[in-house]
Amino acid sequence: MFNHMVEQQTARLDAVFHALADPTRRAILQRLAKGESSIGELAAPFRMTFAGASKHIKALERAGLVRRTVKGRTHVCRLDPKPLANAHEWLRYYEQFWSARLDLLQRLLTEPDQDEGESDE
Amino acid sequence: MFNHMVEQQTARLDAVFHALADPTRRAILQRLAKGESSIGELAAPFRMTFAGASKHIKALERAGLVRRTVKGRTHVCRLDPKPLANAHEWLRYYEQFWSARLDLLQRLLTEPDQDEGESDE
DNA sequence: AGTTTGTTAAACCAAACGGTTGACTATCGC
DNA sequence: GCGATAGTCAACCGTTTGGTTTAACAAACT
Repeated sequence: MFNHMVEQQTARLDAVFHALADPTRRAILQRLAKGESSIGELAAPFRMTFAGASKHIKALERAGLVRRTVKGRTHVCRLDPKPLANAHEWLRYYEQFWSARLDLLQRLLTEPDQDEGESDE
Repeated sequence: MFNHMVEQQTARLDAVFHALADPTRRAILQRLAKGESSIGELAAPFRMTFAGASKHIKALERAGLVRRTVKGRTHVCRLDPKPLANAHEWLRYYEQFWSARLDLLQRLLTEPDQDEGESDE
């Protein structure tokens, strides 16, 4: 129907959204957005073990959101935003449902005489 | 810094992204985007137990993405896209990194004389 | 009343998660 | 070489997840 380009990149979307579902990981991304960082620099602010941060970063790598460059003994991480564009694109479809008040319109169209007195926020 | 409005709705974002991280759940949302459905209608196409679907829908409710209206003995589910707008907004910040080639520019700005001979795809 | 229908709830399972620790490798500086 | 540093890996722990099954419940149909 409207599978636009979302066909088998399902797994990729899974990984991206899963990576994004953790506040630590989101914070790491946010930090990475300002520039490259080593794993240690990334781990430091998060009151967490080195290995713990390492796992998070691997999750981000699995989602394709972070790329790593081993330089000497330090691993330099860099944001790769492309998969975020995918996620953004997926969400963009639903924009029509919130950006307009089509929300209400749609409800009226699908349930013409259905009147439930619920408080809508 | 750029905490725009993302302050304590962290937990909400967690739930939303987590809900989105499952293909079944995304499919349910997609279906719900076309109109309301009962749990049974939602469960049917997904080769899964009723109870299984029910759990997924509860996950979506936890994320605030689905609202339920008990009507008689059937539970009618409806899309609530507002939390998606949040997620979309969060992702929107990163748009600058993929939409323009600012990606490279930003790297040059933050690491002016940092030169690593890596193949950037 | 009894039965069917739509759904939740509880108990359970295997797998995954987030996090830790301890052992290990590799690199840097001395 | 030595020791400190940066990082991984494997094992473990407790919690959550996705899924099942079975039982229960409420509403509708007879």
